Amino acid sequence: MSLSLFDSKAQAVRAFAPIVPGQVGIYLCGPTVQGAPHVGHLRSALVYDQLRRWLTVRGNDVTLVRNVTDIDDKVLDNAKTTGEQWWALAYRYEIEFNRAYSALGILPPTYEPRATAAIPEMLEIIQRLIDNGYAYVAEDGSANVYFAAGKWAKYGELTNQRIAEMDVADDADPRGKREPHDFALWKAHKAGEPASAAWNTPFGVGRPGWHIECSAMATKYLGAHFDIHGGGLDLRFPHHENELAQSSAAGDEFANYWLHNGLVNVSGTKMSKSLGNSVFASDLLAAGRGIAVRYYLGSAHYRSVLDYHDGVLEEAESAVSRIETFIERASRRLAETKFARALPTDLLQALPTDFIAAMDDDLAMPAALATLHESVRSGNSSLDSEDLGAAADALIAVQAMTEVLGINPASWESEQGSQKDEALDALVQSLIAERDAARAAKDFARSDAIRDQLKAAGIVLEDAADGTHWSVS
RNA sequence: GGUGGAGUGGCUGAGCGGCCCAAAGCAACAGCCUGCAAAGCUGUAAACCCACGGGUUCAAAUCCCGUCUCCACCUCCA
Repeated sequence: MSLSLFDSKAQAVRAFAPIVPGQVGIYLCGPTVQGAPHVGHLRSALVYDQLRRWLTVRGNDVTLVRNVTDIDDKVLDNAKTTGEQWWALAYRYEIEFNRAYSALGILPPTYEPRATAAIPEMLEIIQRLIDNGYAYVAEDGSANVYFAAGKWAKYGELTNQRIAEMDVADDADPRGKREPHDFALWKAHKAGEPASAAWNTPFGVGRPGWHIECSAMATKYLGAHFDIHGGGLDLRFPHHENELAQSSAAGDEFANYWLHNGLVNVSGTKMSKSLGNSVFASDLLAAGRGIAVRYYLGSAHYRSVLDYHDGVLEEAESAVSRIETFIERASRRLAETKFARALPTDLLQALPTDFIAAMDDDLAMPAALATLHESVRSGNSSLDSEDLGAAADALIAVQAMTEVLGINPASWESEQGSQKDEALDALVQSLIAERDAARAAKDFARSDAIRDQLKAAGIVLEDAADGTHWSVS
């Protein structure tokens, strides 16, 4: 059994085989940094983080390239509105995106190139396309360069469409296009646009079109033929279709597998600026812990629509804390027994076969989570019956699974928290001791008062056979 | 007009020909445990047999046909 993935281009689940065994190159369409990150951006990044982690566990050396598109119509427009330099605005949002990714435990990509740093590579592809007749300089004398979609016979192969049957956008501006479905590879500099957003080229002064930057960056870092290209479902057309067309027409083999993650709806409807229902990363992180947000966003299958509505984060929080409680409880019980074990370096050795099978099956996350929860339940059961050997097996399995999924509580403990934790623990322990004394004296009014006092401060007590434990609720 | 996806318990969400009288989570109820809780476990209830109507098959939530509803994309979009 090995990994299978749904390839959007083939519209089928295909067995995954890297071009070079043991090495996987993934290009992921990152954000256009024109605004604040929202729940959809996070889901997309998270899905590929899960894929990347799984490929790594599976023994592959993964190179993940996720770009930042830092030059674009919207970036320029928005900068005009705020009065910033466009590059300052782009960088400001880039930082915000990275903070949000990090808050969800999304590992940094191997490299994160910016579109503006790949202009020569874009021009090189455009020149190749002009040379072989698939692109032309606008006929209105501007520096616009278009891809001649109609000339590329395979145009539409990614999304199974034919040009003749496609709608033409009402607001399409001809701007020297030969055919309405031709798209811009290079956009002429317009009066009023900052000089810093214009580059000198053989066709004239201008800036990149929307799709060319991804073709350039993908092949610059991963080569003309690489394994996986990913992105949100909304990018299939036109963005990915056009990327594929221009890269293939330029003679590159390009991506072997195309992956698309499902979008996030808000209470059943599409999230859009005009509806004003956008849920931003800051909203999510204000509403729940990063680990719970990550669990929520990663709990549905990556290709299905994920609905965001009231209560989802609370539900995720409940599920996560159940897992955390088990890990704490089991670790405590097994510590200093012969059953205490460390997680093996090769996680595959510690993962249940059902979990491995689920992950291999196009990242069947709901099935993987079902296995995780089953292990938690059986582990708790083993602890109840003092079957420590079985409990230890369950603990290792649970830790390994949470590690793969990026929800291992141990990895989420705050780095700076330890000193404060120690101080707090000392304080709480003294109250617990006082409460124990009261309980021993059957002064339950006093003992309950202490428990209530702690609860009001957000600290929950649990009386177990081996003493009282506390945690932050 | 074209392309793709979805309709499963109170909610979320799997399953995609037999192991399904349908996983898992959340919520609910009961019991055990506890001084009482919390946590945990066990159990119960919960899907007019999985949108509806036909059909194929020894066998269908799963395949086929039709109908209804919903969603996405067709040059702004993760």
